[in-house]
Amino acid sequence: MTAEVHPLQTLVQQLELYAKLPAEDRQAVFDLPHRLRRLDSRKYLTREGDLPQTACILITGYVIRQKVTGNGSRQILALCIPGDAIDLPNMFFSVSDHAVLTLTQAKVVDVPREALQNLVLHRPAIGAAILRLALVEASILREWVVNVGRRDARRRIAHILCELAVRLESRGLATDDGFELPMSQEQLANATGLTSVHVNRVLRGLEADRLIDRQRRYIHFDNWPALQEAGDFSRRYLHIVHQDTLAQTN
Amino acid sequence: MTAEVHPLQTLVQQLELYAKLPAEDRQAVFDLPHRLRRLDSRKYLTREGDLPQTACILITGYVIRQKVTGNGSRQILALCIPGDAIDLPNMFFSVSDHAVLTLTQAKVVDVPREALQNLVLHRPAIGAAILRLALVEASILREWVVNVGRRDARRRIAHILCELAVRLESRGLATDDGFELPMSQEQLANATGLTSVHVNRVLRGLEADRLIDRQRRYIHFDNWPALQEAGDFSRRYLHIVHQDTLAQTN
DNA sequence: CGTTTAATTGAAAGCAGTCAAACTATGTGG
DNA sequence: CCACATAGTTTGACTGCTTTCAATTAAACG
Repeated sequence: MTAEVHPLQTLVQQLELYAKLPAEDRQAVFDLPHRLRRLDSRKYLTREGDLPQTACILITGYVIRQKVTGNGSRQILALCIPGDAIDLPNMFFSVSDHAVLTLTQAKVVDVPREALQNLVLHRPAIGAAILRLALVEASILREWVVNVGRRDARRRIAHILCELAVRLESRGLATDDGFELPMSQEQLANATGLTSVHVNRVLRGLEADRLIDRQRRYIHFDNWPALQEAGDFSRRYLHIVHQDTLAQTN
Repeated sequence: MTAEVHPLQTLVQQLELYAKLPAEDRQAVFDLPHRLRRLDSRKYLTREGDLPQTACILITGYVIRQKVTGNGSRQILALCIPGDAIDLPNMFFSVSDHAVLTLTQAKVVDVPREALQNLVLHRPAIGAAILRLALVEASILREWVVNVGRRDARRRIAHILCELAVRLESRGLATDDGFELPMSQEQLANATGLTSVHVNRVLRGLEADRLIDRQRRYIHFDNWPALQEAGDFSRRYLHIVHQDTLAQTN
């Protein structure tokens, strides 16, 4: 029988993308007390105003951050992918400023806040990795502000498709060819500040122009360079260190 | 004659808002090698793609982060106020993903990247403070995504006015009454994803409805609760710890 | 299969953008 | 002190991208 993969393996891998960890730091992560949890689709991990007592790391599946405005419209703020420390923003605050919920079925591990905090603050390599993780997330948020603030609908959609493709591809969840978009058009609309009706029209437009091709939610890239062009996309802001196979045209 | 105020005093104060620093940590900050620099208005501190060799802390004046899209439109991503570690996002990356430039005349101190990195990684209290600083900036970015993505022009402008007022007030740069807006209507437009023409119309609208009153760039709050209401504003996401005098209606 | 959720399409309305010009404030040099 | 230049604010008319509303079609799911 095969050895069990340690649930925190995904986190260690993620950290090692951002800092070289000494063996004892790796071990310290594995030694964290933890509990595996399985969640259905559309379940809240955190609500705005909550005070989460454990820090949560996403192992499989997709999770989003979102806020709801006073008049009830939703804005998706981030897509978390496997390996992401979902509660990083909460770990050092007493109250969550946004909600976190699953987009698909998901596996997560819960770790006591303090235990993880200790590692982050007392082990420089882990601290550096976590800080970089937080800074990358902020960089992505900056690009989202640009996307929603200054790009028209077509560019917005093309841009987010590029972003998701590159991020997923860097974790082996997409190929050069395309990827399974883990959200509905409604959710895509909530991420881009548009309506689902218009998202639909734009997607069909991109399809008509042969930039993409869709079967169900699978997005196939018919013309990756043209899609990046159409989305005003450059991967610099993602700060992805390792090489991968999607064309490095930017 | 009065004792000189140490240029890094502002940074220490800022850090102490987010974590209690032991005396030797405070001293370690003061002992950082540093150089004071004066900048005119509209000068670049960092350009997108730059590799900044020093980390820069804002002492007086205002500075913004911005990005420019492929078709030339600007998006302001953040307003930095005195005490902010401007280069925090850059300190752990090799290439800057956005530009940083002065909005007004400003004084900054430059500190060698590595010296500051060492403090952050090897002194837990400083590490915690810096991490919280980064997380607050991310939280503000999330609210900006919501603002630009899901609020109409009037709410957007009202919201950003509230945000700036509260943030400035927490540093003693605004009063209950109002504050000096450190940017033109054009820049306000670039921060909110609008055009300067429309920003003007909205400002006049807010004035006509007696929510604010303006003389030049000074914004006076005629009706602070109503302005917060109009801007769908709650201060929670700012994670400001200390009490202050602006009504705590949220 | 019926039910629910998501995707698609059309027509009409509206918020914000664009273009263009006038106005105001401030500063500068003669 | 005035003439002029510059930068920012204000206003109007028109355009257009995106939303809204409403209905239809397609896919997923007991």
